[in-house]
Amino acid sequence: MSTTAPELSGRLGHLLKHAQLRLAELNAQALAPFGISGRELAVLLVLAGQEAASQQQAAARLGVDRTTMVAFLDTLEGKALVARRPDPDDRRRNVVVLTPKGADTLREATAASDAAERCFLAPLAAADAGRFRAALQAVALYDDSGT
Amino acid sequence: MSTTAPELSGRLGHLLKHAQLRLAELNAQALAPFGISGRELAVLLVLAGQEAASQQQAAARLGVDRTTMVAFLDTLEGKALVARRPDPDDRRRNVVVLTPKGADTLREATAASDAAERCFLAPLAAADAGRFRAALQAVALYDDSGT
DNA sequence: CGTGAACGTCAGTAGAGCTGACGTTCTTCA
DNA sequence: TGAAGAACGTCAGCTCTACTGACGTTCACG
Repeated sequence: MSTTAPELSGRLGHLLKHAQLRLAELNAQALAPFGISGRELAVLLVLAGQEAASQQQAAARLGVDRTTMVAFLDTLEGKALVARRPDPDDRRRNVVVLTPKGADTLREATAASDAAERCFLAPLAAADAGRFRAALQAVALYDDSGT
Repeated sequence: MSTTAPELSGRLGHLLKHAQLRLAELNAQALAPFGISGRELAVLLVLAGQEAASQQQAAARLGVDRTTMVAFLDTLEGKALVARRPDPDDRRRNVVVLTPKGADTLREATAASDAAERCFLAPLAAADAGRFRAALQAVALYDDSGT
């Protein structure tokens, strides 16, 4: 034990950072054949979640800024995975939808990303992996408004 | 309810990202009174781990680049928390040590950061928190050389 | 209508970290 | 002894990610 200082390897911040790094790398490898990044997959996922989201709604669901969403959609539109259509009901808005190619890519890329997640969780037993996912969900989504 | 798409909130990457964001925020709040960031605390922790580390050794232990360590130490030296001394055995190296003030800050800041971690883990029962930490350690430190 | 807000867009900026080059110092081998 | 090569710390510059602020367009409310 203790190749690094014991104090450091016990810090949650350190562990979280390196866990994310490892998963990001696995994900990038898995997604490379589809020409998309993990963030772009997340955008596709959000757009597939329900019909006809505006850019701002999609940004809110993803938890990113609206200006960040512009760049994402520019890229995805360039790859013909999504399409922006003016909203007939409110012409300030763009309705963003998946193209057929986008839907195909989403399906296959999600499967690849699932495999990457399984690889990420490989050091854990199946039951532990489930508990880990649940715990992560609890701490990530917890709203501490009254700190 | 489901404010976000169910698909998205189940993605590990998304959960990991937001978990890290929340912990980083809690940590920043806890550390603010001491005038240091979470990363700077990590550097202090590494330096306290053993006597007389060179900058490069410290960088390797922290998992950052040597050039990044230069900037960290510049800042910490400016706060009089660490001191660089030329290594008498090898004058290419700087030996980096905590100052007394640095040691004090480390002790108090670590306690504050521990409190932030407890707050972060608040949505989990004590036993779950322990399992979560162990699982995180397993997946973060796992070496997948043969992907 | 006309004022104010919402939406999408763009330029500029900030933080974090890395790459590459440089001078200094040590090591090794002839 | 001396010369080539490596290690260390430093710095400038770059990349990546995401945000802030400002702008034009479009809607809503009086």
